[in-house]
Parts: sequence; structure tokens; C-alpha cells
Amino acid sequence: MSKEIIPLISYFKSFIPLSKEEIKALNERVTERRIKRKQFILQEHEVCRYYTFVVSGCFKMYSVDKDGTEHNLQFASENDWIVDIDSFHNKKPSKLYIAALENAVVLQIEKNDLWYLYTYFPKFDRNFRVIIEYKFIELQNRMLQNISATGDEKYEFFLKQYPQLANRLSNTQIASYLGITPQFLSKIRAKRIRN
Amino acid sequence: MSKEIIPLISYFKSFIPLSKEEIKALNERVTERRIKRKQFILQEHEVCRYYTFVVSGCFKMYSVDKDGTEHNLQFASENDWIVDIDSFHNKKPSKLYIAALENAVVLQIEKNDLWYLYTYFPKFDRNFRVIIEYKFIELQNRMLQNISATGDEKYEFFLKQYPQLANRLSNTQIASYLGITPQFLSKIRAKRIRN
DNA sequence: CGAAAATTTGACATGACTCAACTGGAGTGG
DNA sequence: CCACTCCAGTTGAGTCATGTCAAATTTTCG
Repeated sequence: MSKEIIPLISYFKSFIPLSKEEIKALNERVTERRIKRKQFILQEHEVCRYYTFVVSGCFKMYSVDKDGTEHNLQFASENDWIVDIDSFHNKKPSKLYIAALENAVVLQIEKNDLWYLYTYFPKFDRNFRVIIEYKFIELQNRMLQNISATGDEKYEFFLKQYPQLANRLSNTQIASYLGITPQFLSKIRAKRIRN
Repeated sequence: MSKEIIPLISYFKSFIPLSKEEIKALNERVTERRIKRKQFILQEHEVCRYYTFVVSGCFKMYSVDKDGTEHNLQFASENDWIVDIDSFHNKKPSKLYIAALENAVVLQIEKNDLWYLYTYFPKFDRNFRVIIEYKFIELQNRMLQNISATGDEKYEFFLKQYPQLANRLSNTQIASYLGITPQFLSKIRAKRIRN
């Protein structure tokens, strides 16, 4: 195969393995794209046209408030999906941006193609149900942290849960994800080192 | 039908309507339960055995931290689901409680039965995929609020998004959901009235 | 190497929490 | 019908967590 689709096949295999026909159908409907660092795959007011699977590299999805401050809603690196589901599903203009934090290779599926897969191969319904269930659990855990923990605790939790990701991200990006200012994160880090 | 299953059928209908066979299979696998105010349907350290559909009444799902403070992760009222998915899926002890805030009627599905439905009627995979996608969108919006808004803004947003629910909940419950103290919410409300 | 961005640091301001006292219903039992 | 308790809500004083602004320093990357 010319496209880098193998990581995606392996990924699905970890849920429910795909048959030859399903792999073929998937392969025919997936587009490979190479994205450079700082490039956008979604900008505010656009409709999110793709479900994007990250083969390599790293992305952030974020909103920009009225003061111009960014708020990171999600990161996605290898073997993860990134999409504004609300915009994608309902064809409505997104309030979010998705940008590459590193040069990246992705596989993208358009809505019509995904619908085709859902319709003719129910296993995709199953797989995507399970995938989003896991993402939901992850988000719920983050939510619980957010309503119950202090800045220090949120940072500790993040480092513990995503040690490999934390290495690749700037502290500014992490602060934006945790919902604190970069200056305050810097002070948290200074205190950690002292103790 | 003796059970109050009609609300559930109507609910599914708003996604993809069920066939006669699917309704029958669903009906055979769903248990109706009446829950009194303050009663638990899940407690910490138990495994969450049911996907629970709320026919009437209102629930909260929350954790209790080391100081004994409750943190509301989710509410569920009519035509909504409540379940600790992580515990349910992976048969692991829950860290959460689910308690009724009002007398309630629910329909519950056990894991084996849900698996049966998924296996023999792929439409349930589809329906539950779409259901959780919507819940994911909702949770993402809440997350975005949480990392970017002040207490006042979070409260405004909550009132605007769930006006009917806000009427039924005590301010203490709302504060716990927003991640602020009831005292601080009270001050926010006092300021709102002044302006 | 040099410009731009990220990080750190300090002084100060404000948001949000804590604790404790008070208020005002909603039961409950006499 | 009253006295009582029990909660939820309110309020105020003091404190702590976190944000803002600005400047200095370090790192990154073209």
C-alpha cells in the first residue's frame, strides 16, 4: 500500500479486527495528508469535514476567546483521533481550531465515506462506538479533576497520565489545557523542584 | 406493556427508529425500577452493573474526595442515561456514586443483555454510538467552559443551557457541578440580582 | 548567529475558599 | 397550632489560590 494505512488497521485491531473487505473499503476511503508544524486542519467558522487519525506528529484543538487567549480542549498524537464532532455531524461552523504542533502524517475520512462504512460494515459502528466510549471516559476523568483539584494537582495528574505527551508539549500548551496561566504553571513547577 | 418502556422507544425513535423485533428484544431485556429520593443505584467500590435510562425523576453522579466533599460529574433527568461507563465496561470498582435527587422511575439494562442487543441488532451499536457522540459534545462544551470561564460565567452558561434542570436542583448541587463552593455561588447570585 | 518565542520571576490585584454566624423555610412531634 | 430541629441559603471577615502586568532570562528555530 502506498498510503500509511497500516497504523490505522493495527489500531482497529486492538478493538475488533477488520476483515479483508473492511480493510479494502476503509483503504479506498481514507486520504493521507502531510501537515507541517503550525498548519491548521480546521479553523473557526469552517465546517469540520474530516475525522482525522494521527499516524505521526501531534495536534491541538482549541478555542480563542474574545481577549485572543487560546484554550486547549484536546491534544492528539499517534493512534488518536481529532475532530470537532459537533461541526462534523451537524455541518455547522466550528468554534474551534485544530493545528499541528509538530510535522505530522494523518489519515482523513470524509463524512460521506464514513457514512458508507457505517452503512455497509456495521463493525465500524461498533468500533467507533467503543472508541468514543473510551474518549468519553477520559474526558470525564479530566472533568472530575477540573472541578475538584487545584492547579498543582491537575498538573501532577497530567504528568502522570500522559508522561510521554508532556515531554513533547511546551508548558504554555499544557497550562492552556489545564485551564491555568503559563505564569502560574511556571510557579507550580518552581515549587515542585524546590520540594 | 406493563413496563414503562414507551419513553425509551420514543427516545430511540429520535435517533433511528427500532423495528418490531428490536423493540421486542429490548423490552425483554430491560428492567423497570422505582427509586426513592436519596437512594443509591451505584456506590463507590461497587461495579456498575447497569446502563440506566431515566423515565422520570432526577439523578446525580458524583465522587467524594478525602475531605468528604462531593463533586457532581453529571446530572440525568427524563430521557437521559446515567452509568459509570468505565466501571460498567471494564468490570472494575467504581469511584463514583449515583443517587436519586427525586423519586424516580428507570429502565435498566445489564451488560450481558446490552451485548446481546449489540450482537444481534447492529442498530443498537449505531444508536448508542450516536447517543454517546452527543454526550461527548456536551461534555466537551462543559470542559471548554471550565478551562476558560469564571464562576459567574459558568453559572450563566449552566442556567442558559439547562434552564428546566436548574429549577429542579438545589444551588448546592449546581455549585458542586460547576466546581465552586455553595457560598461562592450564593455570592454570585446576590451580585446577579443587584445588577 | 540572531530574532522570536517560551519561561521565569516579582509585585500587586482579584477571584474563590474557609469559617462562622445568621436567616428562613420545611418537616415533625407534642 | 406552636416549638423544635434540620437543612439550604446568605452574609461578612479574613485568607489563600490564581491571575495580571512587566521585566529579565533562556530556549528554540529559522
